[in-house]
This record gives sequence, structure tokens and C-alpha cells, in this order.
Amino acid sequence: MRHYSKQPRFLLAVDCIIFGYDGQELKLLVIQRGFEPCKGEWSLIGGFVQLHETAEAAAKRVLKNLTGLDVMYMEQLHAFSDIDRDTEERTISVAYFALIDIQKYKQQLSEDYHPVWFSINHLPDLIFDHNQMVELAKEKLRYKAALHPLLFELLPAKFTIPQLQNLYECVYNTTFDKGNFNRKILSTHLLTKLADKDKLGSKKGAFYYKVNTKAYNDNFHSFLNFVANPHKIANGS
Amino acid sequence: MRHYSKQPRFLLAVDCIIFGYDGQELKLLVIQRGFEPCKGEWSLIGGFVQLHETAEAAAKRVLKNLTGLDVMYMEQLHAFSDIDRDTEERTISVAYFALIDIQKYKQQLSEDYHPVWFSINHLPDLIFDHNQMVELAKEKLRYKAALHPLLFELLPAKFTIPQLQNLYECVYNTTFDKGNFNRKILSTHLLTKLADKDKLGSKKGAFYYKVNTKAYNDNFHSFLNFVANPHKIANGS
DNA sequence: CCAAAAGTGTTTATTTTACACCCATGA
DNA sequence: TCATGGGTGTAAAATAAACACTTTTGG
Repeated sequence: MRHYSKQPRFLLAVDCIIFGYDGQELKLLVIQRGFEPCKGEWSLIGGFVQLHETAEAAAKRVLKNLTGLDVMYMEQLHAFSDIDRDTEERTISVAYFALIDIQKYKQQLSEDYHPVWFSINHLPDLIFDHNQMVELAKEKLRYKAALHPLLFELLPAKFTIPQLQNLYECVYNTTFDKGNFNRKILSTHLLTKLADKDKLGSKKGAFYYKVNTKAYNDNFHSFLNFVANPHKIANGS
Repeated sequence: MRHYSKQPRFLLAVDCIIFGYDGQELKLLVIQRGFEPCKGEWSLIGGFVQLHETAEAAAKRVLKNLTGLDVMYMEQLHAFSDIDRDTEERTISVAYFALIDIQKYKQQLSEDYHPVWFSINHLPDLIFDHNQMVELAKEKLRYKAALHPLLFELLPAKFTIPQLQNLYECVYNTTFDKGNFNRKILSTHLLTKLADKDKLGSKKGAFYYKVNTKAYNDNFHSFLNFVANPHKIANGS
């Protein structure tokens, strides 16, 4: 068994796969990389882990710098350690995926990074293994959102059921019956109906709802099965 | 934006959460640590990542050294990066969880490590954050096995449905109706019935089955929903 | 009034659950 | 022959899916 002192040391980075939803499409936030190698190319938001912080703290720091926002949904995706994944020096990257309310974010635009939202269906080529990270994140988003009430995180505090349905339809690239969707969502008792309506989407108007935070926290980890067979749908098989 | 050269470097380790099943109980493989710090204390199998290998390759190398086996189910669990998780020096650990056929393994015992199988319900205290890793791995095992035909990996090549049921009952700490369990498993068409019976478990004897490898590989990623509500069962809530 | 989207009702199909019952056999 | 676990049958309950229909309102 080898000693600590004889072991190699590695650069440790974090990269963030940041999803947003503009009411029409699922989007991904990317930047033009500001330093060599690959300066100017499209890249996920990332940064190096410092001595005094965990990888998670580093990811939060990076996100905070970018968006000015603290609260958001974030979870670890995967650690990537391919030998040549970074062309400059061997670097291990822990990828995190985050869901943010695109509206809230808009006012807090960071001047340092010049981030851009791309439609998930028309992404530019990204540096290193970032394409692979995004693919894995998309898969995980579909997987988890089929089982847990995750996608609320992408919407503003007030939203309508048809808006939520449209979001689910974007994520799974399919359509749902509105009647059944309605009942399924409301049967979770995770939403509280508000008094006012959104009149932009239709003449009749659709009632706003907000997340019932207590029920949401209590029930997040129970399986909800929003979507019949997300993998089949996602893979088109 | 900081330069590569000014970034800190970290030790990178892997740790393996190895599950087995002896026909009675779910088990975890641990060793007595062979070097300082915490020499002699109970620990997961682990090792340092080398310059020429990915984290996954390091985990496979460690498992191969220990068990002599190549083929087994392994997947990345989580990267652990708490600042004080290793008492000697800051170390990031990528944890992997593995499922192995305890029978196959028995013949290949490594002399170097003196590994011991502990019942998952009577684990000793482990070093560092290894207890936390095991908890997360148990959670993930329950989560995945509820949706994917994962637990076959813990059984020998030939097994009976009642044996499989007992394994599921161990993992979820509950009981299932044998009739319904039978139908549910067979409805997946993932198993091929063999001609011979196991007569040890009962007088009548139960037919052996083997995994239909093609169907297994084709269907692993489709959702199967073996267990009604695994989280509720697992949490007892 | 009417088109268009929100939302409700209702019927049918499918899946899950509970449990009764038959089967094979070693002691 | 009978106790024991393996395996099948079946009816009831719960869930999901399909789709008709009613509501509201801006143009």
C-alpha cells in the first residue's frame, strides 16, 4: 500500500450544466471561455476548486458569480476524469446540474462572463467533454423529472398548469392530454391555487398556482411517476 | 480568470461500496485499513488514482486486486470532497458502488486485504466519511433496483424466483406476495426458464432461471417499476 | 357570435393487489 | 398422508388513457 506522499496530485474543477425555460423551449446557459486553452470557444460555466472549499461550494460560488442568485436547484451529476479531457493539463471535473428560473436570472446578468442561453435542441459545439456532460445531464433531467416534482424549479413563483404542461412536453418532446395532465398534477397536492389568472395564454385565462413548499419538501423524494415511460419517449424507441 | 498554474492540486482517491448477497442477507465488503492514518480500522476498499488512469479504471483495478474478478456491475456513486474528510491530507474521493456474486468471489479471495463481509444491518463503524458513502449507496441501490433489473447481478448464474424474491425482500426490508412477484418478474421476459430445479429450498423444488442477456441489455434502461413505492418502504414512512 | 384555450366528466382499458386454491414431494 | 413451499387463477380495486363536453372571453 502506497504512502500519501508518493501519490500524484490533480487539478480539480467544477462545471455547471444550467437549465432554464423561457416559456417556449428548454435552454442551456453557456459562455465563451475567457482564457487559454480554447479561449473564445463555447463552454459550460466552470472553475477550479480552491483549497478551502468543497466541490459543491465551488459550484455554488461559480453560479453565484454568474447569476447573482443563491437559491436554486443544484445536484452533483458525475465526476469526469478522462486522462485527456482537458487539453492543457490533467484535470478532474465534477459536474453539477442546476435548474434556474430564467426570469429571475435575467436581471442579474454577470458582466464578466457574457453568458448566452441556447435552445437545448440547437447547442453549439462545446469544449473538452462538455457535450458529453450536457447529454448526461439531459438524460438525468428526464429521468428525475419523471419521478420527482423537479421541473417547478424552472418556472417563476406563479405559473399556470398549461405552462407547466408545456414545460413537461418540451422536456420529453411529446404531448400530453391536458385533462389527464391537470388531474395528475393536482392530485399530488403540491400546488396551491391562487386567486388570479394569466390572461396572456388564452381568452378565458388560466389560474395561477404556486408550489406548496411544505408539501413539496415533504414529498420530493416519494416517487410520483409523472411520465409513463420517459426513456422510451426520450429515445424515440 | 485564474491560470492553471496557480491552482491548487489535490489527492484523488476511489472508494468502492461492494454489495453481495449470501442467500440470506445483503452484505457489504470491508477491509481493515493497512496503513496510517486509521491503520487497522474498518474501511471501504479504496486506492489512489494514478496519473495514467481514470477514476473508473482505478476503481476497477482496486476491485480486480481484491476479488480477482473483472466482470461485475459497477457505477459511479458520488464524488466526496469535504475539506476534512481525510485526516491526513485533503483528498477527493470518487465513490463507486459494485454488485458482485458472492459465490464467484469466494474462490478468489485476496490475501493482501483480508476483506470481510458484514451484514448490511450490522456494519461496524467505518473510517472517514465511509459510513455516509454506504448510506448513499444503500439509498441508490433501493432507488435503482425499484426501476431496473439490477439485483440479478448479486445472484449466481442460475437462480430461482423464490431466491430472487428473498433478495428483493432483503433490499426493501419488506415482503411481497409470491404470486404477484412471480408474474411481475416473468412478465419482463428477462429470464429464461431452465430444465432443472433447486430442491434445497422446498420439497417440490423451484425451477432455475437464468438472465436472458440480450433482453437484459436491451431493456435495462427502460423503467420497470418492480417495487410500488421504494422510498416509502425504505424509510418506513 | 365564435374561435380558442381552460377545465370537467365519463367511459374504457390496463395494471395492481389480495387471496384462494392446486401442485409436487420428502419425510 | 400431510406439511411445506412452488406456482396458477381470479375477482376486486386502483390507476391510466382516451375523448366528449362545458366554460369563459377577446375580437
